[in-house]
Amino acid sequence: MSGRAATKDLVLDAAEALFSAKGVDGVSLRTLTKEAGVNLAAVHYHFGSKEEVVKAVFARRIRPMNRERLAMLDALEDRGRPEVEEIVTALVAPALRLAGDSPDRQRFMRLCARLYSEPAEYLQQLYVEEFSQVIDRFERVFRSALPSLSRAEVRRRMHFVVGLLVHTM
Amino acid sequence: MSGRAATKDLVLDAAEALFSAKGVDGVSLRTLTKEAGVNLAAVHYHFGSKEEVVKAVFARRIRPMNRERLAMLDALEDRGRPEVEEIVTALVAPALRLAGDSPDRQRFMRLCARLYSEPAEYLQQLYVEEFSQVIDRFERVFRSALPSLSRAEVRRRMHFVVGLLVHTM
DNA sequence: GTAAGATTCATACAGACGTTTGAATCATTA
DNA sequence: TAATGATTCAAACGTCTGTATGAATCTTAC
Repeated sequence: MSGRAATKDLVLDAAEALFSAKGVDGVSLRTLTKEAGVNLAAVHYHFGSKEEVVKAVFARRIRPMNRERLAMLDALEDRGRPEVEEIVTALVAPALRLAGDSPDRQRFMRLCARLYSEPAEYLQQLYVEEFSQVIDRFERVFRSALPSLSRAEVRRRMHFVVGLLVHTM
Repeated sequence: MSGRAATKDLVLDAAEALFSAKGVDGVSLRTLTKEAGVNLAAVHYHFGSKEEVVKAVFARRIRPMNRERLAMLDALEDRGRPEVEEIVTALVAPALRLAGDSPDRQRFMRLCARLYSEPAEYLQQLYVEEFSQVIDRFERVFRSALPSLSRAEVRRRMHFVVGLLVHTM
């Protein structure tokens, strides 16, 4: 049991580093597993395919960020009706924290930028899985804080904020 | 003779479009030549290798820009001792023009950004070939316009300007 | 119109790729 | 300690890749 998690993380760490440096297509599974110090077949035992490795690299960083967003929203709603500015902060702050300090996080952001500018089909399903819950929740909270706005207008403004966020990162 | 240039340009056009969209590694020569409507072997007949195609895509856009830079410098020097600001303009303006208007130029800039963030070894020789003459020339002109500065300081300031330029593009 | 050269074409090659497999090894529990 | 399941391993699979080749076709010049 202890070895499983270790091998998975060895693969993910090497994948994040190599994918950021040479691009997903520029790194073969043989290079990747050699760098990680694990057997070639370990990738398919633990992940199933190369695409799933990419997804896992992405999800490992994105999931905690979205959990933090929802937790901040929970905390706000526990204290009563949240202000719009507070909701925006709950949306933006965890993302800035993700992009923030350490060198490997900056490396990860470069990988994100690459995946963003070159969107693979197999990643779109991941986007939906990882973000749809967050988007729905924020849309609901924004609407109850801004009852005068139509659903479409709320969505438009959320897209604007997220677009700005992605661009600055 | 008419067919040669046509085939070469068909390959370069398709390469620029596909490389920008899917990355160099994401496009096979079979995909590329099918999209261009030419035979697979045409790539090696006209270019020699896939790497040479990448270089040619790059050079086709970069070369005219650098020729324009040198031409502007020539024009300046014909009218006497150029001002520093004029020299900077000769360095910057052609680059901004390259990045400028049409959609395919913006596509090309995205390709540049990708190649810049993922520097392949075989491209560095190209950078030297395409830019060294321009760099040397500008360094000379800058030094004669700023005789009080050391060579190292001139180089440092040129690097700063170019870095700023690349970043804004 | 024919010879010579330039260009295209279908096809083949060797190597790298992602993936699969089945046996070997390890860990766990009874 | 024996047995069961989880994990690792070396080896192989078929496919796709960049590259090479030689014959076929087209251009050009005499």
